[in-house]
Amino acid sequence: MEISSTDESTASDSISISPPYSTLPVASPSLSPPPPLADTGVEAESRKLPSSKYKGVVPQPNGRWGAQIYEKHQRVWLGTFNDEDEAARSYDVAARRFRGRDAVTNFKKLGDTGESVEDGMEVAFLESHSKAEIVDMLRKHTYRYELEQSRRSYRATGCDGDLSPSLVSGGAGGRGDAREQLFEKAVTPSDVGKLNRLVIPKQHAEKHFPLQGGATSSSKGILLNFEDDGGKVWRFRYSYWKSSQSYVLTKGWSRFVKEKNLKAGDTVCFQRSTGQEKKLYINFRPWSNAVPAQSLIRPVQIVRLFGVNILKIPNPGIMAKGGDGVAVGRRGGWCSGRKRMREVDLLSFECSKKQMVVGAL
DNA sequence: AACTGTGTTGAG
DNA sequence: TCAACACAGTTG
Repeated sequence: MEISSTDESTASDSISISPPYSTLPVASPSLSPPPPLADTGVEAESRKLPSSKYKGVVPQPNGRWGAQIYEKHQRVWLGTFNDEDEAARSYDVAARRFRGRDAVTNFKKLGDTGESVEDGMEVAFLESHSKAEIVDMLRKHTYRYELEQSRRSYRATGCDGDLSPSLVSGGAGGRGDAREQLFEKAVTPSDVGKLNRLVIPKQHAEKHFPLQGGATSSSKGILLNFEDDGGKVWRFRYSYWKSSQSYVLTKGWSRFVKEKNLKAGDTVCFQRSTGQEKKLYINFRPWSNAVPAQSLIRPVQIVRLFGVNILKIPNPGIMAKGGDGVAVGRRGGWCSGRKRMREVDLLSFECSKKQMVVGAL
């Protein structure tokens, strides 16, 4: 795996498929904090952020770079990036999608040199997704990955046909790969709470998502891409937290919880394609969809607190899962109310703190 | 505490 | 349209 200095999304270009899954090391903390500043310069001036040489790229206080494009008198934020170049490339992608093939960009135009097949595919890819979808990919840093996926499915489906069928991913496109179930987890209140992380049961984590020594100790972890049934790609930071001795999905997780309106008691399922690619998949099923037979058992959670096992039994009742995105006030009975929920979160947090002290690794 | 990205403004 | 700047709101 070669990831040199490259940024996340660029690196995804090279993430060829080496089992058990494709991973990307999390960008190193090589960010240059606020400009050190001229030893000689004027103090006041030294606080100014360095402007970018690229169009659509703006500096961030922490040394990173933001990308933005304007449309209809409004700014559309494209995300923040470690590399100025990556931000510039993201702007370019947005510019092409928003303003067409001839949009002014920072780097070369697509199809400039004899309309390469690759470029043609990217144009088709852009056209087959809405502006919002493209922006979403850019903000999540999954654009390169998704573009590459569509290329794969295109090749797999046979290059004779036209681009559209396989490129119009969204639906069941070329996503018929055989998958194997890795594991499932009924999410806890803290998994969908303000901790913004999902704890992966250790056994499953070590079996399916082994971390290399470096990543484990550095706690920086790696980036994993998962696809859901809608073909949407989710990128999560996956790492090991020494303090709680647990494996977790962090960055990106809260976004998933929010969009899926995930609630405590729902079950998230992890799968992996069995082919060469080893793509990862993530989906979930609402608590209310639990299979009757199992439902009697599954939701019971055992929380170990200070050496004592505490049983938690969710209240199966009224779980009007707001079909849409509307955040239904309360659902399911892990707790009787919001406040209660918070307490549970705090408790589980306390647990980990305790472990840290006692576990004294 | 750190970071993101929005609000706002003025230049081009 | 665009970037500079400040900082509120969000995430870690």
